[in-house]
Amino acid sequence: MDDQQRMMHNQGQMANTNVLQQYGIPQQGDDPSDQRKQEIGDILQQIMTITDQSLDEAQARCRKHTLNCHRMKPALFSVLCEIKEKTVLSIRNSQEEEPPDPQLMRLDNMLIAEGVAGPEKGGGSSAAANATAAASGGQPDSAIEHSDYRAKLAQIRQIYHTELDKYEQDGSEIKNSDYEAKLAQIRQVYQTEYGKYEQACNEFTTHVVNLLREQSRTRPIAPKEIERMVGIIRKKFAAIEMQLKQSTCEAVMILRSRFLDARRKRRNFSKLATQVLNDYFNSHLSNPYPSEEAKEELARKCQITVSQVSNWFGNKRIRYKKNIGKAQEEANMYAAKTAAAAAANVGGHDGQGAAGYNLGSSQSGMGGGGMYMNLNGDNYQSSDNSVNTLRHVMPQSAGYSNDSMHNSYDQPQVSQLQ
DNA sequence: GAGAATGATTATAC
DNA sequence: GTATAATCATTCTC
Repeated sequence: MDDQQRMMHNQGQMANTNVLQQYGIPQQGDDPSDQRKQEIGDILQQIMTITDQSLDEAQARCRKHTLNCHRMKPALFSVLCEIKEKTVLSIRNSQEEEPPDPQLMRLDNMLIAEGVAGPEKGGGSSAAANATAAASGGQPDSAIEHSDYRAKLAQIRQIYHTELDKYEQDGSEIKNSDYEAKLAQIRQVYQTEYGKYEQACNEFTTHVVNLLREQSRTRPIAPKEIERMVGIIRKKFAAIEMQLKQSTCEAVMILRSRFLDARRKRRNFSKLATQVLNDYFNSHLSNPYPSEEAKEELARKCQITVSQVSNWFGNKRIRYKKNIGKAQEEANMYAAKTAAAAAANVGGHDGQGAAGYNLGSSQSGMGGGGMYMNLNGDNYQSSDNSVNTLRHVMPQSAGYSNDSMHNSYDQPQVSQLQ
């Protein structure tokens, strides 16, 4: 006990002494006779007896009234409260100042980061403060009824497991919009439950405080003790808050992991979708960069997302270009080989070295109508100038000089893909 | 089961 | 923000 507390304690004792004198209650030193000590002991014993007695409502009311009106009551309660403070409460006081729970802080941070909880909705330390301030727990020695909350938390888990299983069974992907929707659902459930939690805390705290105030008329309860009780309730409810937040975090984590897994999972587009995309690509070979509107239209036709259309065109362009390069490389190798053979057999051939390596030029026998092998191995009927350009490029590149190849690529239609 | 095809992701450049 | 190039992971084909 420090000096200040000691001083207050002494002052309290002096005040009590005055009060006892005022009410004519015998005190130690006043009259040290054993008989008076015995009287005080008797009074205390009576109070204890009243506490132990089971009374019906009428009796209780009557006795409470009697006790409340007793002239010695305020002084006696004051002394008893002081004794309680000195014994029980002082021991517990040292345990009350605790730092914020780091685990709760971590959960708060995650919920804020995921957009489930905001600062206004119980995020961070303010959330803990709100929760604890609003705490309204059960009676100290009776277990707080967690079952409702546990049932709710189990419900949250159940909802998300069910939904996610549904996705798995359908074999469908969790798309961005689905992810957002699910996250919003988590947010809504969390906020609803948190609101209920806060309300329950407030109601229960108010109830307990009122109860203790009422009881303080019939038994010595100091304001400090009521505060301490609120603190105990606060701790009990903090456990519920922790469970709620943990479950929400768990749901978010599961959703995230499933979402990322789903994104990783590749599923081939339908044949129709591939056909539509290929048609567009081949018919816009001179400029295979669909506008946003065109992408949306293609996405709608193919029943895929716009970003999938973008991916598809990105892949298509790069692979188309790569394939052209590969064909050119093979053609060059073949041309070199043929040229070498021609040199060995002077006068044996007409010098049309690459004629055998037919890439669909007009000389290949595919005719002016324009059949050429596209990158998927599909035969594509084209009327586009760019295709003619490509048809032109291939035999030339299969020709004999890099210059001729480059000249062909310099044509505007194809340069888009370089 | 191996290799090719294909959709998605990531790093980088503009 | 978009395109490219490289790469990963899955699906398809033989």
